[in-house]
Amino acid sequence: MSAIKKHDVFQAVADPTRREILHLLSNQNLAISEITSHFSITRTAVVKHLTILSEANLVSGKKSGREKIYHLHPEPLMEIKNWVSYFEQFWNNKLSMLKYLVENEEDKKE
Amino acid sequence: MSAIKKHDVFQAVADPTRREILHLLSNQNLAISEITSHFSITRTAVVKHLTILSEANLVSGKKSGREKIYHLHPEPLMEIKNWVSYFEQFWNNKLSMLKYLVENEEDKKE
DNA sequence: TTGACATAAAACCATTTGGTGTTATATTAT
DNA sequence: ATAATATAACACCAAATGGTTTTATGTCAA
Repeated sequence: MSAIKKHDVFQAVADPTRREILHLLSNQNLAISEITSHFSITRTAVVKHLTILSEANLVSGKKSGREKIYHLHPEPLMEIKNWVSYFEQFWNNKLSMLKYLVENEEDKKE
Repeated sequence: MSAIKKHDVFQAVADPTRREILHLLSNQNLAISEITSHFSITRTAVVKHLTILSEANLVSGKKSGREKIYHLHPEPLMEIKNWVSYFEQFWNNKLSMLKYLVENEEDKKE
């Protein structure tokens, strides 16, 4: 159980092409060729991106005749949302600029 | 102007060590050696991570005597937050399971 | 059944990544 | 002055990344 995940969601989303693929799949399920037609890279390259997205459980493909239809599973993105939300306190309150200045004073002392 | 950014914020945050560095710096400003003491990697490796984080404008270092103190700039994380928030619609409403099932039916037909 | 289409699998390649070790330079404390 | 500390600047390395081309294999439509 609990297989070693080779690609986590942060890494999966680090590549702009993969982010665009996720966006495409948010509108409709698409076959590999249909996804490829949106980019200037080869189908093989697209398949590799899809494999990485699959390993992060962000998409899954289902064979349908001679096509393989991919669809989105956005749930793992929650991990990113939660991670980022921790840092919101540092820009979300009015005291952040004061905090910044105080910290800089500390820098000068040490 | 508008220099070519070698590392964007998505890529900067893709590495677990770099995420941990950001977390450390959210508590207090730290010198390179202090950051290094939290990990089992060499200082040289930590410096490379800090360089990548700097290029993404997530941290900046300020020389103070013989030390270089790094501090956090969480603002660029907003880009990630905004990107992820688009996908919230797909898990945030009660209809997502129905939507999922309908899409699967469509897969069977095509 | 035969050609066109869609995917799969494999070998290959250049660059980046995440790390190492070594050497040099600047600063601090004794 | 000198030793210890903190960083900087290199050169180096194995593995991963993001891409390619080539060669199959399965499926559909005429």
